[in-house]
Amino acid sequence: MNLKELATKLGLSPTTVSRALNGYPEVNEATRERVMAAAKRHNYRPNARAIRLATGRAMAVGHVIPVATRHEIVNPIFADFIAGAGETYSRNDYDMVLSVVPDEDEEDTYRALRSKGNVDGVIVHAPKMEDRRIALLHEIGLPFVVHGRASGVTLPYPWVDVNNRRAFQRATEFLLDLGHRHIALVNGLEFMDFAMRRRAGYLDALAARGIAPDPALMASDEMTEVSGYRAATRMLALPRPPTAFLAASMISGMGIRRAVEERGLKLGRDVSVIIHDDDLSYMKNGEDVPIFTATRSSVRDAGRIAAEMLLGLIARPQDPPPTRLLEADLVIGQSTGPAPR
Amino acid sequence: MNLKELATKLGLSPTTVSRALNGYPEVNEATRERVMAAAKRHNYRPNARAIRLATGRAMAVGHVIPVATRHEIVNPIFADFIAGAGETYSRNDYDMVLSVVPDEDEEDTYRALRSKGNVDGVIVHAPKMEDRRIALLHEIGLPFVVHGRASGVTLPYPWVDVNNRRAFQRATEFLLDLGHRHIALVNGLEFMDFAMRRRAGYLDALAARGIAPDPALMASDEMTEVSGYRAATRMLALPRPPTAFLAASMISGMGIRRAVEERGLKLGRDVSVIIHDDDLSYMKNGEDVPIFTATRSSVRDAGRIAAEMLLGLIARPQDPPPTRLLEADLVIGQSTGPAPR
DNA sequence: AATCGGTTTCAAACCGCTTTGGATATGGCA
DNA sequence: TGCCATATCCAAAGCGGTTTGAAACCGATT
Repeated sequence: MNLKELATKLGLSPTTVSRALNGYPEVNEATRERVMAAAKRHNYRPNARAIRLATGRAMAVGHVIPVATRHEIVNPIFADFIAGAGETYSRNDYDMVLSVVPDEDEEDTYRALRSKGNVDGVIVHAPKMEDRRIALLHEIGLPFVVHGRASGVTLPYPWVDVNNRRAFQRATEFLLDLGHRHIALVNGLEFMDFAMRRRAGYLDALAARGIAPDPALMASDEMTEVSGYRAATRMLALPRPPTAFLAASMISGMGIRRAVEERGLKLGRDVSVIIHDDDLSYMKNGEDVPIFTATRSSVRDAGRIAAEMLLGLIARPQDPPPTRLLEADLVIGQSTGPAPR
Repeated sequence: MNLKELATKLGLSPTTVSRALNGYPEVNEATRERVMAAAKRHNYRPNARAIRLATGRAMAVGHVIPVATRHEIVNPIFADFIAGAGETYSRNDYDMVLSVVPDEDEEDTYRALRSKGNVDGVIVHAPKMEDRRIALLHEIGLPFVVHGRASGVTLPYPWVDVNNRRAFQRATEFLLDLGHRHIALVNGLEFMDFAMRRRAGYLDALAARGIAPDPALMASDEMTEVSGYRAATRMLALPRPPTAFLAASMISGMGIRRAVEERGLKLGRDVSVIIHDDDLSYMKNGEDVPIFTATRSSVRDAGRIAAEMLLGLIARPQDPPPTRLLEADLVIGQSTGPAPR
């Protein structure tokens, strides 16, 4: 059942039927109701492809998921971010189209999405410190929102981010207050913007107490269980091992825990660990009592917010670029305690 | 730059240009090259919306991601499955459109995707034992491939699945061979088809050795760290605690490990654990030596295979429904050993 | 009765491609 | 030379909606 057929069946022109269904004022209320009823009865749903061509809008937003070519790693926070964003899209009748591309093809993917008209805007994931994508999107005029920020970019652009620097600063201060002096940072890859910011927060806190950072206590790698384990194992074997760890994610935290327990040490007593908790639905940090003390910020909420921003931007492209800085909670769990001795 | 403009610039008709670009034979080779060159030079890319309307094909496949309303849990294997499938789509110039919907809206989502013509086919995720979606998709004539199977469905349908039953049977036998007699099963939700199959494999293996299953050693819940921890904690407190666990996922396995170590027991010596490892990119089961002994099957490969199947089905709808049963490897890691005493 | 403003409806153009059904040109062959 | 098959190109008609510009209708006004 298409528009023309429905119109014929009603003895009306397609024009009128279209207008009736789309709430235009220039149609008699009685007619509108008749049309609505018929549409429902015949289960008519306008063809999305036709609407898209006619209106010139894609009614879709793109998420380009870069897959690191070397490690083929998909960012684990991605599923929850998508879940948050997806809610917003459904509510607004937008489609979400995902492009999973090797990271070196990313630029071309944006260009293609733009010129082929597949989407009205995109979400930029996992920004690096120097991120060329932002300039590119500006240049080709495709509305976008960045999940995170790119320090190296000067021109204004829309973003949603967690205050990573503050979060890690507070976490470090918390450990310092507990008497820890050898605090390790098991960070994500430091060309990623969020990782650099966390590092800055950590260094700030140390500096404020006059503590010189120890390069041997700073690791940077993909946020996997194994790399957390490896970093912790190495550091715990040092002559002056750390008494506390800051971990980039729940998953690295678990690797650290494995290393700690493997040495016969006890978490929260011998060694303290604070993680950053993205509040992933499938990876909850405990329930009533958190497993790990953590800086927590829901990535799902971030997805929701980013999507809303983007739809707003698509509707009103002239608006100044919105930004939103989310503060992380510091939640106390079972993995921290006073420094031993 | 659109087709008409390009054609004018070349002094040709849109027809010829279109044909030249799409490799139709009825165009002079010299002309074709001229067109190709001009297209490249002007960076012409045909408008996807127009192609879709003209051809009547969506050039897109849908993934409907049901979000459990109660727990709001997104399946963690989802990201890697998508990554695998996405590769295939990109290569074939298909878009991947994701609908994240509360699971009670799922049926309507399929109906809408179909009648609005957003997609040419869908992947069905996380089938339950009795799954109405399969009959529905048959009825509305939307090509699909199921990731997993639905035991309750009699008519043939296309699927890709891991041999979950065999995997868990083998894992159980392996533990039995090591002398374990009290083997616990920390399963996923048992209305999910895969969970039921795993349970069947576990029970088969026990039965074959004449061991009566102990209901106290069988848990079924979402596959989270916490629920693994809770189940293991409870079971380890039993008068005759299990000496071995089968876990539904890497994540539940980590919860079990936490419970085990919290009791001062050592994994692989006091308690053995075998997990099912989906080979998630961000959750690798160790590297050279696996952390956990595991039944392993790459969900990313499954995504790749499912996507290929679906594209095949879209191209040749009359083909009999393809199916593919993947066998899981049993890989030996550090989490298993002979039964104590 | 003619005119008028407002309401309601419609025919047709358009979005940017594909595809059908010729038309034209070319060359080989009788 | 005339005819036909083949190669090459094109005009126009879709695809299924939206949107523009105009027509029809209405009761009210003059």
